[in-house]
Amino acid sequence: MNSDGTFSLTKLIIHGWYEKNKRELPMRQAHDPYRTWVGEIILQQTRMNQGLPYYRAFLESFPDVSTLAAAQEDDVLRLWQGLGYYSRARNVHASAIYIKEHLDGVMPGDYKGLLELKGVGPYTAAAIASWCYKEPKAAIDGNVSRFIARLFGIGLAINSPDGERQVQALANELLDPADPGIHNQAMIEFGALQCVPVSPSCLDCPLAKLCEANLKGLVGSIPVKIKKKKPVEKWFYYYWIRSGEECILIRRGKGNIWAGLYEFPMIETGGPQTDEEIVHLLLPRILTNTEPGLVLKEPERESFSDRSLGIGKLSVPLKHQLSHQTIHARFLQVKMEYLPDPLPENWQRVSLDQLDRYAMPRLIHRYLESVKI
DNA sequence: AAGTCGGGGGT
DNA sequence: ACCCCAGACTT
Repeated sequence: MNSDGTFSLTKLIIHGWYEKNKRELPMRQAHDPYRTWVGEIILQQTRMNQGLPYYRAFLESFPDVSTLAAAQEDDVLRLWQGLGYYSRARNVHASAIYIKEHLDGVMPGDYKGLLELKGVGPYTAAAIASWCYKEPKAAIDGNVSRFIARLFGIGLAINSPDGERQVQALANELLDPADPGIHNQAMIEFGALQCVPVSPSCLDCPLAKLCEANLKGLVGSIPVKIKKKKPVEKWFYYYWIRSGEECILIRRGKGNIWAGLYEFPMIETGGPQTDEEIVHLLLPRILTNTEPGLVLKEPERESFSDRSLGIGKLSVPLKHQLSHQTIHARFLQVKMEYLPDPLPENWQRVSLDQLDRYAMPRLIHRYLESVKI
């Protein structure tokens, strides 16, 4: 395998490549731990182009730890809307409160302290500590592990514990203690721009003669990864219950997808339902609140189910593809003469022109766009 | 070690 | 249709 000399040479080449090819990114303009933290959280499992607008908007609204700590979770989630992995937003907010209450409002000053923050794992702690404090920690993300796997011809799956250990060991050896911050940025940038997942242009790669995968013709088969199982299918039926200029929203609870986001009352079924079932079987269950956890008292149930209804348009099925589930959703508009008072548990009355103040899953958002309210 | 958690872009 | 992305957390 590679000698020490090869490590130094590789390092030299990468750094030279970086200075010549690096992108101008806002997160590289300062070494402020708060801004770096926010940037790294937003970019977890997220491409630069997708994350950048969110990064700017987030810092605009919450320029420092104290403004973030003082915010409402709903407002943090609203800024996160459409970005996915919403636990990131809840965690960064909770951590800001933790920093304010327990750390005097000052960001942790080293890798170990950063790891204590919710949502900050080994990669993110290393990225912040190396960039802001010049702490010698190798930041290993998807780009870096792919790059290292190819450079050293790692045959183990890089998402297996053994493979991870091997990548970690090599990344540690490669790390430049003189400026770990720049080094990590260079490694990540190289993986993101040059050593791309599919069809990298090895012909113009400065490391072509050192890269095991390239020399052995294995670039197409390295990195090896354990594949994930296929997404499960789900069927969601949503009821957009409206009265005048108002409608009903429900805030999703923790422990589920889209926790903390808002949606319409809904029923999940084990398979596709007919139009007949959607209107005459599921809708009464929604309106009489016979879903578990949403039980009305008898008098309320009576008056509620008696209400005169106007059944509106039933949407075509909308397919919402996620990495781990395929959701088939349909929406039924339901117009009521007036909304129940008091509202059932969890139901919230929201006026239509206020809908955009609530963070919603892309699925709901897309539906609302399609009916153009 | 395997599941869960989103959404978008590239091929 | 499949893969991957500046991953972390839970079981």
